[in-house]
Amino acid sequence: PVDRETIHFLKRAAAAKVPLIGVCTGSFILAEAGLMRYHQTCVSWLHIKEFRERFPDNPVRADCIFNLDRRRGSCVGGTSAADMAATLVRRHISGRAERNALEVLQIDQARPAVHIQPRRPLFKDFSNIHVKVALMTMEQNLDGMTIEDLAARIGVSRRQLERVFIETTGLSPARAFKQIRMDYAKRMISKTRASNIEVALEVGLKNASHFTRSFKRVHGQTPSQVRGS
DNA sequence: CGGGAAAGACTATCCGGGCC
DNA sequence: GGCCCGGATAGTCTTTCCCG
Repeated sequence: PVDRETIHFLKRAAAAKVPLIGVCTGSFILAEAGLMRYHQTCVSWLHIKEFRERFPDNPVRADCIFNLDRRRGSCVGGTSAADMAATLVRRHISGRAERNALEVLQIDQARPAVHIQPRRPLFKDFSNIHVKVALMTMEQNLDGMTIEDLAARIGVSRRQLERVFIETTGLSPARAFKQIRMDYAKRMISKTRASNIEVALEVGLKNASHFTRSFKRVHGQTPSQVRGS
């Protein structure tokens, strides 16, 4: 719940044509204030269901990392805030100012708004907390991690994680992880001009050859066939 | 001719089933 | 919940094909 004072403040700022930016939860607050009804909001796929339930009339997307719509901006949180900020600095100050800011933040290159949000849930919402956390961790580590590491992060043994995973999802953790990575790869292939090796590295595979094989095994088509369709 | 994509062969490593 | 072993998968290297 957002207090009245905040809502009032935001409405006055909007009336005065002040640009308003929401980072993650901040986007919900802007929507709560009724300021995103005619502006597209970008939220994390983790929250898009909740956003739609709370604000059914508001246009919302979860396929990018941030969105700038006239005087309203929104991003999915985390490092996407820096990407959005970089775009704003470049747009309103200069490319040089953007580079300086990124250097201070130790960021090599800001991602564009259209960068695919690596967070679309592949599976339904499972009740088991270990499975939930495992799936989220997988999607946040697309560039690779072992099931051993994953289990350690969650605080269970590798074997125990595998058991509960198969029981809940019908898939082993490794298979689910592979599916998530190849699903992301497919979206990258169809939405960007990235080469196979670039996509392979993005999903934690070290060479294009192996990537092509894995991709075809999962999707039944090679990356170039998907791109051409 | 060069670069990228796809596939084959082989080896190393990891995962998953069985068992306790 | 942990250990062990066999099978599956990832990685490397190489070849072939296609396209500009």
